[in-house]
Amino acid sequence: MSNMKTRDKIVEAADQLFYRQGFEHTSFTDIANAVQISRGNFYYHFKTKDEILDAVIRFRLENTRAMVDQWALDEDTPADRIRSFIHILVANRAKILLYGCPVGTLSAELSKLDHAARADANSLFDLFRVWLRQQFIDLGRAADADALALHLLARSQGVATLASAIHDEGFIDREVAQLCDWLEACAQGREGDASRSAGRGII
Amino acid sequence: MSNMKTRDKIVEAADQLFYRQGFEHTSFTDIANAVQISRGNFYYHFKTKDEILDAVIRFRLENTRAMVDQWALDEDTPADRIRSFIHILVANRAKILLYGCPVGTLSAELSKLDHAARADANSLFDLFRVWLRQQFIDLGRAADADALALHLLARSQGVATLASAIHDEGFIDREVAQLCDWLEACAQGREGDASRSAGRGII
DNA sequence: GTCTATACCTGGATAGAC
DNA sequence: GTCTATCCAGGTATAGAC
Repeated sequence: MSNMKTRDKIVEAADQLFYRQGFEHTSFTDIANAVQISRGNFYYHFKTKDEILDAVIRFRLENTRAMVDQWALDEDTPADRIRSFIHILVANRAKILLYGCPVGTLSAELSKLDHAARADANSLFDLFRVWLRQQFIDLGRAADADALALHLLARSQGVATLASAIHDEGFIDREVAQLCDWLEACAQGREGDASRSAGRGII
Repeated sequence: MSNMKTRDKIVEAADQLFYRQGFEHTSFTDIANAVQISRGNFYYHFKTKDEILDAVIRFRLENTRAMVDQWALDEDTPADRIRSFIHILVANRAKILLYGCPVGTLSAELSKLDHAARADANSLFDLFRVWLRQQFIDLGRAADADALALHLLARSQGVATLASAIHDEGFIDREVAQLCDWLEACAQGREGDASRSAGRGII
């Protein structure tokens, strides 16, 4: 960690600070303090703040890619792989209560800033979308795989946002249990068209 | 509109700008331009930027209160009232695609800023939560009314966040249709405990 | 109530020594 | 590669004339 390249340390610190404080609210001073370097030293590694943002997004994309690849190795069935996705909410419960979902909050912030990197940030959603879609296809739901992937993404976003607002970890656990039930039912009922199938039930 | 009190014009302009650009990213210059007054004139009406934020939050609370009261007058059944809530997503589709949910995005931003008004912003969620809970009680679901209210709030949040990220209005319509189906099933199956009932189905 | 002028600070960014 | 010193734009906030 300490013999890590300074550039990498900047990216990791910025990654955390952008998540906890937001991109705009994080200053060079904040990052410099976290990494223990001077403000001036920054510009040897990055020419602008936006370049740091780009590096952070790439960093997150690589980590996410590595995470889903690992799930593919660890889990035998598509249902188990989707369950791994759902359980991000549990594994990161504490941070989600404090700062929400890193993907959703960055996307929302860059959107309001009308920032050029908005599209890059959204590619994190796309990575999950494409990966989840493939899992639902493997589950035998080719017809509505994309709708199911988006539905699950939206449900997760909603849980993270609301949990952070009401600050209730029991809520996360209850919603995760419901999502697992939903997945179970998904795996069972292999037939049924997209719009209906994702909508029915849950009562 | 033009003979409106300057103070009110400031609050309305700030309300819109905070929604579209975010609170921190909106400067006095931005608001002054929108209202067509000088920057200095501001401080006659509000002593700090935080005071404007407080006024905006109160403004939103009043509007929201008025909206749900109107639903109570317009709709005869609790199911129809809940449907009115769900249809916010459709009625505000265009803005949601661009800027997400005003409640959720403000809550998330103030949380990252660690702002004092965070709790006040979250009281908007609370207003909906309490109101929805009552509707579910009237629907005959007293046992799990609060869980159902939170579930619906989370689902709406998720739809708004994701729709804005992927910028797909068809997605909103599909998810709204699913939510209406879910509500239908809710109204039918009056028995069943909270954790299970909200989780099952949807396949 | 509204304006202009201005103080003060912080943020991003640059120059140049080491 | 890292530092200090510095510039400049823009932000909030104040003072005081009208």
